[in-house]
Amino acid sequence: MRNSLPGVLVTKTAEKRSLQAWPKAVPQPPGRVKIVSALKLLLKEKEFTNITWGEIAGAAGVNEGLIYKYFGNSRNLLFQVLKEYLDSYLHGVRVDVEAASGPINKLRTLIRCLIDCYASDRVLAKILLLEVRNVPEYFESDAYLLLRDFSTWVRDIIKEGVEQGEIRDDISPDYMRDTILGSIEPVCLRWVIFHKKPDPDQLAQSFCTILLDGIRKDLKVEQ
Amino acid sequence: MRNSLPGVLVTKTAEKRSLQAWPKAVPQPPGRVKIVSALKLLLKEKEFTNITWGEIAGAAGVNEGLIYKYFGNSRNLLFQVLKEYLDSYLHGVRVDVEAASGPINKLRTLIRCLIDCYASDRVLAKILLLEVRNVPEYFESDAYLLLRDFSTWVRDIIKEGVEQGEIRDDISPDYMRDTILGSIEPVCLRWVIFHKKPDPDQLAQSFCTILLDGIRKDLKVEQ
Amino acid sequence: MRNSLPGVLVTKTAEKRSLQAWPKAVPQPPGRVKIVSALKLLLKEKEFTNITWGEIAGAAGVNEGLIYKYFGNSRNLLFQVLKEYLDSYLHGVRVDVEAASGPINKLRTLIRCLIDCYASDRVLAKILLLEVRNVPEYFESDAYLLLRDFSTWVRDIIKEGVEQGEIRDDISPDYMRDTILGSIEPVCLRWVIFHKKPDPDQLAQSFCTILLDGIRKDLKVEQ
Amino acid sequence: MRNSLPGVLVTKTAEKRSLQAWPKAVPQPPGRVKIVSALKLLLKEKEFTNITWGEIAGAAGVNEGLIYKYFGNSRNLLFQVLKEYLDSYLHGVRVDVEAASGPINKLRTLIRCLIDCYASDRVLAKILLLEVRNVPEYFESDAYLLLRDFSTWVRDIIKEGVEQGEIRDDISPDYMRDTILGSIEPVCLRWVIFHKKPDPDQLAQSFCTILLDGIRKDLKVEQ
DNA sequence: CATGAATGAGTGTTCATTCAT
DNA sequence: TATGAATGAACACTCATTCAT
Repeated sequence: MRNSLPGVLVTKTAEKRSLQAWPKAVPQPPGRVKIVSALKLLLKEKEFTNITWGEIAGAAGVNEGLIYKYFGNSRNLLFQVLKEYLDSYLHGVRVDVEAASGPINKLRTLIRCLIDCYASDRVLAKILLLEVRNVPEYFESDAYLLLRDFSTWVRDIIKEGVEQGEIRDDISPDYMRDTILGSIEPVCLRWVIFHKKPDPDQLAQSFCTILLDGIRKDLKVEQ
Repeated sequence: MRNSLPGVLVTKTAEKRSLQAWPKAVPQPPGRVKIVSALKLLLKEKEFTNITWGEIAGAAGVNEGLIYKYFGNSRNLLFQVLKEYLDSYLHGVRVDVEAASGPINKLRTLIRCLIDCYASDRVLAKILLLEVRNVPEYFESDAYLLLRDFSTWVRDIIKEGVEQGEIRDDISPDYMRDTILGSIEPVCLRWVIFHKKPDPDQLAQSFCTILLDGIRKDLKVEQ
Repeated sequence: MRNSLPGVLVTKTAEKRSLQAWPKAVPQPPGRVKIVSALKLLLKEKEFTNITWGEIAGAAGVNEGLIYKYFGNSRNLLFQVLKEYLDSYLHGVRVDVEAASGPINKLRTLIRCLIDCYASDRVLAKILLLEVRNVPEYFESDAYLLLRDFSTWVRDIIKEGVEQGEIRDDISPDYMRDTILGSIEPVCLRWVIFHKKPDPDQLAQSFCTILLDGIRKDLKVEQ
Repeated sequence: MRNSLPGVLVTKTAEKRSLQAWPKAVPQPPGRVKIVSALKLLLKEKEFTNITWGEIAGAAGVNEGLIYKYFGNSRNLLFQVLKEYLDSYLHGVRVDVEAASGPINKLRTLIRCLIDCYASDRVLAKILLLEVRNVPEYFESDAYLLLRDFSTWVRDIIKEGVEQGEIRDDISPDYMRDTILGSIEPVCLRWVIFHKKPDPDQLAQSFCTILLDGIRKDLKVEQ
């Protein structure tokens, strides 16, 4: 796995990652960059709900009004930060997954990558699993769109597996995708909430076994 | 599914309650009862975060100060409501599950019951999956304790299955429990968020197949 | 003419005025009364737009939040003040006008009373002619309703005059009413704006002559 | 009615302008022109009070700072727009009125023209009757001067009528002028506020009758 | 047991204004 | 001549909380 960014300098690395298709460098105004970085920092210590514009502005060394200027309201700011995180992580996941051979292995890699993502960045997990979900506007945000695309892409991997005969065809790929992606969330959520972090290796292993092979004992790989 | 409890007078332990209706147990002061009912009502229409003490008091036909008197802060009130919901639902689930024969069938029933619970009461799902999770105090509340007990009880069912040879023994029962319980949540969360509700029958069927038998095609029940 | 109130103690006098139909005394909470009085006072010195909640609260010796509690937003407060003014003035006008004999004399009295109202209370004039008109919500306020009723009542006087043969029947009573009521406004507005106050007697005289007899020289009262 | 002026390049005096188009007179900097036009546009949709510099700048495709550079504060900008409107309308009115024969006919034409002006341009009416009046600085603006001159000119027409024996001499021409000009305003104001527009012909007719002949029935033109 | 009245402290937001380039 | 960036100061509004009755 790559994508282990400092969490603050995301934009720079984003440039590096996308060697091709680098349209114009989008020269973000310094104030805006400072604001986003400041929020990322603060999120490591506090709940988003308890962070005030004053704190953000203070941490960024910037005027409060500037937040409004660039983001309009505090939620947009959060969505923007989330988007930057996703931009940087999801691309890495895609690359890694596609490097695997065959749908089942791809899913195995996917599970592993997702767990790593959540494990490597508590802030991302917190935003994604805790902060944005009860905000209706989130589901119209760019960040959410990114995730929808990602989710579709996962479903297509499963479809591929069904067509190639590796994955069962008696259940809708959508349901399988939902179960796989969904089962990881609550477990990672618990890390976030209780500030614990179990061994990702072992966890990934368990997930893969259960989801790919089921929990029943008397099942065996044919051959 | 049964679980038809008074809904308001549910402070005693599940055991005692289940014996019989017990009409006049703890004579909750009428104001307190009105407040709890009012919040339940309001939760059907609004997000908890956007509900003010004033609204609750208004809906309950009660003075604002009274909420403060009984619950100290608004979160305690929410936890109380949640506890009442859980009290009424979880007991029903336990009874249904224990009626099934054999661990695998118990899990099947469990999955089915949970989906039914979420599906039958949007408010419960909303509170549980959306509102309380980012509130640290929740994890010290009675409601959370109830869920911990429930969760332990599920793990014991799995353990039983392992001992009886029905369930695989190469994965920790805790992980299996987490995967099963966890995978249901995000899917139900989506109902709540997008105001949709897919067919519980089909969904339960899919979940059972995936979680019990895995998604790989070339797996077969031995024998 | 009566209705020359201190401008602050309106509610008390209102009680006195309406000897009959005094339903329940409506015991306004003291804080609310203080707020309204404070605004009335401030309006003598400043434009409403430039008055902040802080100033009002300060002048009333009351907390800012209380304004919100009672009036919801600052405009409602203004409308409420206006309503109290109108309540106290319009009733007096009606009584005086109805005491006159015959429609033409009633109109004469009306014109005279209106000019007196505007002249005797700069604050009323300011609110009515300057502050509320560009606020769309005003036209749904109670204060506006009061004026509509008044306006209808004036039209009925004119109608009466038409029926009795005192007033011409070749022009719609509505138009006549609008011209009469309307022509007074801009002149009084000028008093407000330029802090001048010409002789009400002479002004009333001119208005009556023009509006009742026209400006053409070669017109004569028949007989 | 004519008055079809460029609408943007109208800074010179009415006299000079009317001679011919005069294409390049004062070469207004393009940014300034764009700003003024943008505000005119915005005023068609929003209340001036609710228009921000940001919106104006946005609509003009210009930087916010530029407005500040040219107009210092937003009110000056409004006054400038108003002046341009008045420049273009008032001249037309003067020409039309002076073409009429005899003072009474001139007044008749005046009333008709004013109603037409208000009716044909909601924005002008809005600014004049709603937006500028509660702004003290307005009464020192060029726009206000223009109106003062116009008002004086109307009074002179009336004076002329008095001297020629067409208009009564027992009321001050100033009062008559005020009543005539003033009575039109509130009626037109109502169009603006309620987005209605009654028939100008009928309205003008009513106004003329009332103001010139009075509302009393038993008045007759002598002779 | 319940209420009416009042408070205090904070928050997001607004926007005119400035200035270096 | 025009712009991008940033600022400062205020302001309306919110609401949990308190307390005398």
